[in-house]
Amino acid sequence: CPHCGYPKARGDQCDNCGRLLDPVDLVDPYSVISGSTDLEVRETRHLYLLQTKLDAQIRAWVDGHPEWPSFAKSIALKHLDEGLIDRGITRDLAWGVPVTRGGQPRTGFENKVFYVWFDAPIEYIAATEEWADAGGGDWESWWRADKGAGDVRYVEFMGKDNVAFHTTTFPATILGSGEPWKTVDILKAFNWLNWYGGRFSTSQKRGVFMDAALELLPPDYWRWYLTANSPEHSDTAFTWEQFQSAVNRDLADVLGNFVNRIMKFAETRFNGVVPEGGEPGPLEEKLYGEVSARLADITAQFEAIEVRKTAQGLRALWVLGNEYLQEAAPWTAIKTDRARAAVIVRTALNLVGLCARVSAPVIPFTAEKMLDALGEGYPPTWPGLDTAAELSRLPPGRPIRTPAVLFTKVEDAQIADWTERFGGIEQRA
RNA sequence: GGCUGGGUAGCUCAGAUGGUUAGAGCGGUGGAUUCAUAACCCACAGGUCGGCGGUUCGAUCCCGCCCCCAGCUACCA
Repeated sequence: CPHCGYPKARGDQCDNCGRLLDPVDLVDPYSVISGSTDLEVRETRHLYLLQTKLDAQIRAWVDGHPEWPSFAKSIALKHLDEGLIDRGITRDLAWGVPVTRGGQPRTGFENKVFYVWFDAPIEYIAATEEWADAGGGDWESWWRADKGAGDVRYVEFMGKDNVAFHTTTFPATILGSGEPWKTVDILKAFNWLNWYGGRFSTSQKRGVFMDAALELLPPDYWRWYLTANSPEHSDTAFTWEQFQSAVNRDLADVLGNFVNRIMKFAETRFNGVVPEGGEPGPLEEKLYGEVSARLADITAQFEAIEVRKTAQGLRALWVLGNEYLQEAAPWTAIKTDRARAAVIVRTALNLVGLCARVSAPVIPFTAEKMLDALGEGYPPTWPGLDTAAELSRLPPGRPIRTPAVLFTKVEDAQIADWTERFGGIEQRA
């Protein structure tokens, strides 16, 4: 490094002092591959995306989206404020999308490929076309403002490191085309989920990755944990202990137990059918009010894409189920007033269905099991505003059956095993 | 160095255009209950809201400076 003398400085940046470098600035350059110091500087041609010419246009486009979550917007403005620079969109790599023109290799670029962040977003459009071709749909109605895309709501989700590519690079590509492409409406950016305070790393085998995770536990366990602990406003550390807590407390104890306790009760005391008879009383009226409030909150959080708050809202709804049973105590009522117990069980069973319907976006596989147990189809519809009606949907007399335990608890021994296998505290960075 | 985000209960995080007792979940403690995956339900404990200074009748929230953490800094994708 010409600045700090670090012997392993790379051609683009020094990992020691952090300064940006030009390869020709290196003091004693050598090949990382062969170690050779017999180097020559060659000229080469690259294609560039002339973002500088689109600066004002991109800024106007960003300013035209006041509804973007602030995190994504601040990153976009940061790049604009610092001033966009033209970005090279070709690479000298063996792997990638070849540079072509009119379907033929482009002269002078035969050995080059496109930079991934130039071609990958374009594939969003191409993928839609493939999807439409497969199903007989019309891809242009999703992407072309002049061909019906005016009513499309386009949402992007990504980690913070990719925001720049979606707020400047890709917009420069499609705005620069001068064609009426649909651009993103809501850009939801996330911070990073870290592994015990350090970064996940495939090369260093730090962390659990998708393939391994799904061998350990079903998708819903992970979906719930990642939703409830989403790194929405700052980086968040994954720990096995927290994962265990999210699964055992939230899923098994609160939701799973609620479903299990009422369905088993219905099975043993009401012959496995939705009970008939009785009229809702004050406790049910109170429940309707509480459920309505929760549903309003959950709906609002989903629409605002507030991921953590959505999970909190769902959990609060599940808790209502347990609270209601605790207070209504059908196991006591049935000793003296079977009609009263019937109302409670019927209401609680409907609440199971309601929980499934609104939880489906987060835990779809479990939601399907819950609805199936109630004889309801999947996918479900979103509940309406008449909560009393929503909690009286199931026809009395319909057979139901208790599903197998919805969530198995994660045991301490498993946590110990997984910590060993995937690294944990002892590998803290 | 510059820029962006963050620093709030033991842990993971909310929150307030500045205004009586700052919240949730987990963990902890106590109670109630027995339909249920020894689960659920109730209650309690607990924090000079990173530090110093300023503005204000009043600041954890606004302003300034400083400290700490993370990321980005354009050829890692």
